[in-house]
Amino acid sequence: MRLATWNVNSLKVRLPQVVDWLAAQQPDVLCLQETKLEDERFPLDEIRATGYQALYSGQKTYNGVAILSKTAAADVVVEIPDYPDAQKRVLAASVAGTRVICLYVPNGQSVHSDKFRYKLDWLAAVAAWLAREVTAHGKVAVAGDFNIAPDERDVHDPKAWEGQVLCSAPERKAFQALLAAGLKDSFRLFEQPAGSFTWWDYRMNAYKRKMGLRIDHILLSNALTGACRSCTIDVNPRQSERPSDHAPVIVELAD
DNA sequence: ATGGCCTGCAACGCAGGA
Repeated sequence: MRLATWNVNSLKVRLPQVVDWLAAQQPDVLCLQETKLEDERFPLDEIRATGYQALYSGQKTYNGVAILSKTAAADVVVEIPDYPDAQKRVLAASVAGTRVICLYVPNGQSVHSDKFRYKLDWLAAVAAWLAREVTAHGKVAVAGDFNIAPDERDVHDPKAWEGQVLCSAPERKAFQALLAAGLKDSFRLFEQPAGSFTWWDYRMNAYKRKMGLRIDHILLSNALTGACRSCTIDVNPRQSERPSDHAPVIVELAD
């Protein structure tokens, strides 16, 4: 199974790129974040025409997640259990024997903001949920935009980012708490090039200057890590015309 | 030293992203 995640920063704008990418990469599952579309406006016909089924949970203007899959998805969940939240940030479904959980973690804005408190509360609720999902399903893949750079290797300039949102100690602790649910960061199962990032600011020519962060991740439960053959970042879409500011991440899982 | 870009909504600027 090839499973991927991509924050597209508006599926309306990025639909042609998503269609091209599906055709080229042929993932079995693609988790999307920041679709920014109400469900009535989801481009279902266009996605189906590429040979994929789609689950989606969206809202106007902000947030929004989707899971595209070649085969049918079952047992769909669109909320963190017992955590009421109007923001559409989670989507879970079982595909080909694997529990796939798509996450769009809150950005947090700055470490002193109310949004930062929301981010940490939200992550605590997700950690408890993931632990239950791992126990219930065994084979679990959690893919998405985590808005956390787990350690210094994931930051182009650790000194400049020290203590800042996306890199702060409480966020990194929250990321470790997600792993403590019984998950591993698939990217770090392998030797990786230095300067591997998944997000680059639109400003300051950040992509060309390699000023990035690795904040998009695919976590795998222990039942899946042994089958994981690779985890890679596809920077090609980030180099295209009118790109998303995030690059897709892909894992290969042996059958 | 500062802010620098992109998207959506709906207005001719703002909120939000990261």
